Amino acid sequence: MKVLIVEDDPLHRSYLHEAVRAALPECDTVLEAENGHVGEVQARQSRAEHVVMDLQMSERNGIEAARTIWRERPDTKILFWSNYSDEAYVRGVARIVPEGATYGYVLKSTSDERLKLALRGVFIESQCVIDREVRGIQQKSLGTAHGLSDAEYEILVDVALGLTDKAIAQRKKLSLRSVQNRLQQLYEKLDVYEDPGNGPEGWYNLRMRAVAVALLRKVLNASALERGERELRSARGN
Amino acid sequence: MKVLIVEDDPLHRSYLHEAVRAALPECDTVLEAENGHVGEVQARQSRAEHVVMDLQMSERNGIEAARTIWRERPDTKILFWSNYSDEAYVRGVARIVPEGATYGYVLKSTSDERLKLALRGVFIESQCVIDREVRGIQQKSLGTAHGLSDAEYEILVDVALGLTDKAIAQRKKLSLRSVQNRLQQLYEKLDVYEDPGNGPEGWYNLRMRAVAVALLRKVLNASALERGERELRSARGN
DNA sequence: GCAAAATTTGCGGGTTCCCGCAAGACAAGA
DNA sequence: TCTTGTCTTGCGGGAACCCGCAAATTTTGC
Repeated sequence: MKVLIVEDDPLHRSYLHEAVRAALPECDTVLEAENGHVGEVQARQSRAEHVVMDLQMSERNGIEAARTIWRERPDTKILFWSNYSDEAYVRGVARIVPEGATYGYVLKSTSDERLKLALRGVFIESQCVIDREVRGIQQKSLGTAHGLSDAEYEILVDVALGLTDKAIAQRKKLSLRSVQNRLQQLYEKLDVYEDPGNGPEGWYNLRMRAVAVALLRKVLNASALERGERELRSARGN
Repeated sequence: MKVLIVEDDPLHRSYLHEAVRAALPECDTVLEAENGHVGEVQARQSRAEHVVMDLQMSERNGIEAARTIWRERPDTKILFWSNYSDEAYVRGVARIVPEGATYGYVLKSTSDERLKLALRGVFIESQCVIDREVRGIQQKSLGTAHGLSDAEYEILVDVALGLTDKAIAQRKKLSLRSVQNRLQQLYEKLDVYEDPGNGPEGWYNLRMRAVAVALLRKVLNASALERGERELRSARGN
């Protein structure tokens, strides 16, 4: 049994190495990669079926890497190991998990014990192991309360990339008005209309404010933006 | 001699502890704090004059913590130790360094050797030690080429928070037109006018696009936004 | 299969944004 | 003092945004 570790921080990498050794005696080789690119190559060459993946690496982040790995071998078992549980990451992971794949998502702040349980759970027992806190975010992002639907989220990303309503309409094959409707839903869900009276009358540019709020709430983050930008550029052959 | 370590990752914290012990034999006590809040309190209580500070912690990030520490004791020597050299961080640090204070900024990716040199340089020799790469960002952000002036940067933050032109004008005590002028400068410096022909004619909402580009280039980041938001809310007594 | 609910679309208008043009304001230098 | 350059401000207009209203369409639930 082979395990591939993709993680850019050397300290964390060796810590993980140790944890894998301890938790999985049946594992005979442990490979390491220091960023997403190398990770993809390693996974391809070694045919490793078990991967521990950091999100948020420079070069190429974990979500991108996981996607290409899963595209090539959808039965690969991946345990995501991240510092943060930003909604943007959780959503990003959820959106690339292939049908029926087994994966896990644990935070770096969890105990040794839990990490080892997760390793065994995902790699040996083929369970999906999701950290409590991450699970919380997942739920919340589904709860209609202030959770965004996929449609709304997509619009949000397009707006955040700086596209005009017209451009979005074209991209999404919708009418201008529909895009604006979606935007209005967004504005409501993101509470953009707050106006704490005082000062400059709380005048907000709704479009910008929505994105700002999303960023502050971690519904969006830099890596989601980068993904969007890349898709945008490739979508128009560039 | 006392050294205070403020860092939320346990692995990095113990690594730092080790490094301090090794590099500074004259140091008799090493204190640790796991986030900015605790760091501030510790600094106040222990009267430590030497601090190693992570940026990007949950709870309260390093820049905030450093600012309050320096506000209370401007002669404190602080070595920033960060994963990233985002322009937003570099700018954030630069903007809070008191007149004549000694500080350092090294990346987590630098070698043990360099870290130890930096520790000695800042704490013992009272030199300012700035990592090569960080220095590069500093320079670039000054170079008039595509570096933003402070005025432009401020406007950028305001826009990114979602304020309207009018609100910004009021806040900055400028006329509407002046704000818009500054915005136009921003648009040029950030290359917002690119339009790779194909697709939906590359239609951008300039205001949003400028922010998107700034985020992608790390001129802005989430923590800069949070700072802005906090200032905004406090500015109008809220 | 049909009615209720949710989405999509068009229209119209009020507001904000983006920006060219040109007239003051202010500082530096000949 | 006069010139030159940079910065600010006002005016005006075209484009984009925000959104209420209502008809057309699709989806959902029974």
